[in-house]
Amino acid sequence: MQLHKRDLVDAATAILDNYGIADLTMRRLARELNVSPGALYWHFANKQELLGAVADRILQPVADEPGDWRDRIVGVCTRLRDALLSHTDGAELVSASFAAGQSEAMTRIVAGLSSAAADAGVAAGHAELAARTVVYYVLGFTADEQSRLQWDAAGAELPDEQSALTDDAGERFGFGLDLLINGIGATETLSAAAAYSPRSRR
Amino acid sequence: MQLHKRDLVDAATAILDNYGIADLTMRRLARELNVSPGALYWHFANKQELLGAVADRILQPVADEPGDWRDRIVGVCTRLRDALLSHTDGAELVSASFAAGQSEAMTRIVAGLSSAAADAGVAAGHAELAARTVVYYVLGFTADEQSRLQWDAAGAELPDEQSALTDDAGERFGFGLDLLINGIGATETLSAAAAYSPRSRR
DNA sequence: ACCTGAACACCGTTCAAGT
DNA sequence: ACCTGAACACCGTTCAAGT
Repeated sequence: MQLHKRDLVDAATAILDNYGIADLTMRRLARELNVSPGALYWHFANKQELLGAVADRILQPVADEPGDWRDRIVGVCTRLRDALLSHTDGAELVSASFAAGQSEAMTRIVAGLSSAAADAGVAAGHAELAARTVVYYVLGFTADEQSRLQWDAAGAELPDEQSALTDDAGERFGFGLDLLINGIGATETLSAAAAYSPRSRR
Repeated sequence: MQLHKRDLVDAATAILDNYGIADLTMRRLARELNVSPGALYWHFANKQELLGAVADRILQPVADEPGDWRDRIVGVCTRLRDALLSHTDGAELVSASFAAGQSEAMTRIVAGLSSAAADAGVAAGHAELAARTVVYYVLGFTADEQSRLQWDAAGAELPDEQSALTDDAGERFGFGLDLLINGIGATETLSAAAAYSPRSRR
């Protein structure tokens, strides 16, 4: 039967979850789908584009949040971290796709965070940078956390430390996020030059 | 004549500067040194280790800074960005080595930033996280900046915009850094609000 | 329109054997 | 101690040719 983009992304996500990003190759994916490697290039121009589609699939559950700007940032970042942690090497894959500019979902997320930063009083010319700074943090923190988690899982089974470590990671994640939110909230003091009324809405 | 680690790192850095990270392969490096690929594995256990040594070479000029904690953070981050920008794909290579835990220089830099954060009043248990948050920002910002710079350089020559764009990048970099420094400076307020983390404990 | 077959131009790593 | 030669087990991408 016919191959569709969706099938490729489904199969690619399965390989990622079961074997990790190192085994997510075009040839391996083709083998899994019982097609020749060349067939994939009818549907995607190259591997980067395919990985971008996988990233977008992983990020599907990360939707815009309601509430004030603080709630929106915390909400999006929490969901983002959860989405990354629920796929093997998820943080690494999304980081790469984000850096390569191949994830529409990340563009959407940055836009959401930008509008939150704007609501916090960050000047229009700097709101996206504030948003990207938050994203760098979430991706960096989670990639680090995930590599440790996966390394531990591969080694000896820790009797009960695991849940303690997981809890700890959540608290640590929150601390860094609060640090960033405090920085964003202090922005009026920062760009004292462009002081204007704290209007919201987007 | 005999091959030494230094020779490998020198030649690898030259390939990086002249052709970029995609061309920095073990086979290409061996060819450039007129040895067989296997020879490199006498000196380095694997490619990651070699790349870590290149990262450390790039980061050599990033030394500890004097002054109060704010000056030290700004100083280290400025020198870090400069070091990354002065080698083709420098930010990408150092990011990868940092994530893989293969750069001693990055460990040193994080330690310096941690002590600055501690001086700012960040609790001992969170100082390193604050430091890593700063590093995620510098690496993310600079990788982004560098990929745009290199893309522009490959395309049409911009008559005079280049310097304007470069200046702009410096100002933008400073803004994000100030945001983080404000967040770190506001940490006393933060720890007080630590009751914020009523997670599902177990 | 969609896919195969086969090729092109590579990779990282290992390891017996040489000096 | 240090390196060669050759192999092992792969890659991403292209493209004429088939259906």
